[in-house]
Amino acid sequence: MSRSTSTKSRASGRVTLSDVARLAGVAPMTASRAINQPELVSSLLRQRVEQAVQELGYVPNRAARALASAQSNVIVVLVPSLSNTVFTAVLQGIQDVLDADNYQVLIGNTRYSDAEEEKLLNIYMQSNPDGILLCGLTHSPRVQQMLATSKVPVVSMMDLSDDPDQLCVGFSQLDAGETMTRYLIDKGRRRIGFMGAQLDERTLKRREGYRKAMTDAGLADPQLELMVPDPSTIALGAELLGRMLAKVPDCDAIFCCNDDLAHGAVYQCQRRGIAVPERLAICGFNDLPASAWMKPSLTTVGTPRYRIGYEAATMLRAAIRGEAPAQTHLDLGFTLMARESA
Amino acid sequence: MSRSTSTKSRASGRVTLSDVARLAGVAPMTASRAINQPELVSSLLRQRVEQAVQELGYVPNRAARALASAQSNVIVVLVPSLSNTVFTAVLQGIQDVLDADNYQVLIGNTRYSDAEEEKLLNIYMQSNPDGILLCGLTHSPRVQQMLATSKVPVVSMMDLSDDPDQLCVGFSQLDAGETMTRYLIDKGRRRIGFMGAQLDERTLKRREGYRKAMTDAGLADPQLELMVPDPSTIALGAELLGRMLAKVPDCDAIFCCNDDLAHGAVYQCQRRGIAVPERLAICGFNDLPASAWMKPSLTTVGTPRYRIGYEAATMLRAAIRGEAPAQTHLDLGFTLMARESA
DNA sequence: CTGAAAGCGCTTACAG
DNA sequence: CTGAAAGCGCTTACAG
Repeated sequence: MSRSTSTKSRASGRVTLSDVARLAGVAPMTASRAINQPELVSSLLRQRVEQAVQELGYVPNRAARALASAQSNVIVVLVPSLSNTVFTAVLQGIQDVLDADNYQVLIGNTRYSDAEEEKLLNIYMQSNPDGILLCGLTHSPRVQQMLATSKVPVVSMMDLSDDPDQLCVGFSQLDAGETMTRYLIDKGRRRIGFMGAQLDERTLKRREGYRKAMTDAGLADPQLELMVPDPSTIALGAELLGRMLAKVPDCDAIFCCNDDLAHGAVYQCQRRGIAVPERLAICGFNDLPASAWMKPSLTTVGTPRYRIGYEAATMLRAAIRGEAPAQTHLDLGFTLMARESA
Repeated sequence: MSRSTSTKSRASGRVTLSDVARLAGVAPMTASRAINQPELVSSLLRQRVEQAVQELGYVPNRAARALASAQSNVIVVLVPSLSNTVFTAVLQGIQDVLDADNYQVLIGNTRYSDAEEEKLLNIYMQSNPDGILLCGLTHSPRVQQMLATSKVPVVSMMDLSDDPDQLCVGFSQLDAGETMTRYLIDKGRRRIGFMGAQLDERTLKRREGYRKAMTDAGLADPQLELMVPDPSTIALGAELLGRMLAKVPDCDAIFCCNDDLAHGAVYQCQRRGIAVPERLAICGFNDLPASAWMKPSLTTVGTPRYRIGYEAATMLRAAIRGEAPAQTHLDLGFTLMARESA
């Protein structure tokens, strides 16, 4: 009930481990053990400490623990967007692994900006993280340097690295782009456009795959590419559909770099009376929930985003514990979802 | 270049403020001031410290700072979901205010569970947060007690409280539900169903508004309500559409508690050849991006979710600074978006 | 199994 | 404007 106030001036007023120890009649060290490594304490003292904790409503001070143990139990996660459900699914997978483990997950939103990523990482480094989860393979030189000098374990998510030493979990964005394009070619499409926004690393990789397939089939034509740096939205997809058709009137299929763009393109076709897929095939990337339900349903690439987060967190945790990774590269693959729109 | 290693055993190996001070030829205290309150230090020493910071790549240790200053600069945010873009927009607003201010935002996902909220809050309290942002007005008794005893400032988001002392930013979920229902009634609809999922606080408030409008118009009928506890998804909306029509064949309008459900209902109507809005009017809640673009476009309620986050963070920051709030209740309102589907 | 001592890296509260 | 001392609340590293 009554909180013992030390006579010194700087006490925070909160209940401390010493308060608990005093009430339990043990040394602070024993109280600490009873809480964190109960198996090392006799059951009698353990019970007395537990009761004191209850009675005082003791809440451990994480900052003090971090300082004394040189272990923050903080994991930093940097994602390019929170409005894109792809990344919230990744976060979900991460939290499902880490929340149970007394890790504190710090989520940073880089907004697809290298400069912002640098700024956030700089701030988050102050928390002395035990591990870091990043999206993508390429980062600014200063970010790379910060990561290297800190020696904190890092796992990259979404794509697979060429560097065998870099821990990563994802799938080949390039292969996926190529696979989707070949599918369209196999369906008899010849004038296949590529519509890309944001121009992030993954969009460019998918385009690389698109180019490879088109070149291999002898169908490549720079005119067929429409790339803009704006964020991907349904509204943008609708707009780009119009621009693509104006630019390439004989276009008979469009590979959108993601489902948001594709949804907008399909809706725009509906408004303009353009038959999908008869006159124009449209496909996307990621398989968002609406894609299976809209009319026509959307042909797209299913991506294991939840599992990417889950497995990346698992791999990071192992690295933090110093376990040798079973594999540094975890390829979770992708799935072509052939539906009505293409 | 060379890192001065103390002879004692527990040093972390990282560069500390003392290292900086030594290189700059000043006391640690002066180095601290030069970094945190540069205006209190002579420009000569300030420059020497700044250079030492650069040279050594000094990163302040947040845990040490928090411990010494009894100020964590941590803000805890608890949201019920990360897959619902409503809450990611709220988070966006929060981060736009707080990121600039050297606050560290801890994001917890309660998954619409009171028990989970309690667990998360309990863990996050270990970080001694300066302030807390919560969704909704009702919380478990233990959560209420933790908040009360901690005396940490709290701002509630999404709805408006009856308690004049409770800081909150949002709009009246009840009024919004009532307004949408009246709109349907005014359009001549009589057998208006209400379709609800998740059964969270806000869904129930919207239903209350629905009931009020239906009762006032003499149209109330318990058969018209279809409520399930499952998470809201497009797939669930499609399923519930079928169940509603089976249960109430003469149903001529459906008010879905959110846009996800409404999208699923509309898509299902398209698949079944049910004319929207002629045979059946459908409306939703939140005005997600797809709602304006789908065909038919969706009549729904626009909600100021980004601004809720932004203003709540602003209010919380003021409370942390001890400023008297201009107002404890900030009503941001809502907008009826009348479109094609109803 | 238990505990006294020292230290983690920073800031507060004083002095000068 | 500058700094020596003490302390924040915990854990490490030893002893017993």
